[in-house]
Amino acid sequence: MKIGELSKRSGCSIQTIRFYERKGLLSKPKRTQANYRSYDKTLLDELIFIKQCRSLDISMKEIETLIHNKNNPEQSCSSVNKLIDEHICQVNKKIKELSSLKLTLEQMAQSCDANKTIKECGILNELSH
Amino acid sequence: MKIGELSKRSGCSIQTIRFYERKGLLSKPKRTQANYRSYDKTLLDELIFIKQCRSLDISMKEIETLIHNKNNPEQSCSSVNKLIDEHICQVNKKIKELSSLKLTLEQMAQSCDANKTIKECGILNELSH
DNA sequence: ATAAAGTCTATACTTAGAATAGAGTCAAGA
DNA sequence: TCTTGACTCTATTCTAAGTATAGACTTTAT
Repeated sequence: MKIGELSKRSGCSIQTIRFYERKGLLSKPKRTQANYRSYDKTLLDELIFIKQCRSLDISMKEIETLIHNKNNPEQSCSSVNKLIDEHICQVNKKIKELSSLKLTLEQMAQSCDANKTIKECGILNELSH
Repeated sequence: MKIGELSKRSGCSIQTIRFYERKGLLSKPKRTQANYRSYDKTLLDELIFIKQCRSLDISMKEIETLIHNKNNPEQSCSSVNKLIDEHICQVNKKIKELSSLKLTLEQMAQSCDANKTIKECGILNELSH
């Protein structure tokens, strides 16, 4: 199949597919004699794996590690477990940061209402120190 | 004061200060005859305002709007209130996304333990479809 | 006088793509 | 057979918010 069909089947945009290839995440496909990329099921699966990882916000560098792991099926998967655990930690940390941010913003929002002038604005006032 | 002192007083790195100036967020300071930047209290306050906004994850584009507002002190501050409300919405949305992500990741982590081989790895298995 | 520390500009790098220009290719209809 | 539209190709530029570097210049301290 050509890149347009791969795009539809995977849900990745054509540019994104070429981008993953350029970055070395997705294997290079065969080419037709017109130099068009020609994909098979194996490459579709590779792409779906990448997409699934990205949807979990796993970085391209981490995906590279996971792919490397997949290519060594007899080794222990402890590093995969570790990677996911660390990723969960990062997500937790981000959630905490955002929750604290949210509180501050909500307090700030309460310090003003839309009927004041800029000069009297409680929000701008709080932002200035 | 020179840029190094401004950096220490504001907590922004020297590069970041120059970056904000280049982007038009921070006003251009006077220069000494050796072409060194020379800052006063007003510019320190400007920078602190920017830093405060950034710490709340307000984008540079939004900060530009806020600065524009500050320069028109007689106008209504309803647009400031609106900007903050929308920002809170974005933060809320992000928190929800991350919470859902967290759940998925934790379920995935439970589907495996570190004593398996890559071939049997529950995590990699789930990531493949 | 010299050395260290500070400052200057300009440029490249980061993430994960999205968007574009300009050229080449392919299939269907007139 | 010609043309038109859809598809693909590479290469380049852009995004956000900085960070890092090179090479030159200035100031400060000894």
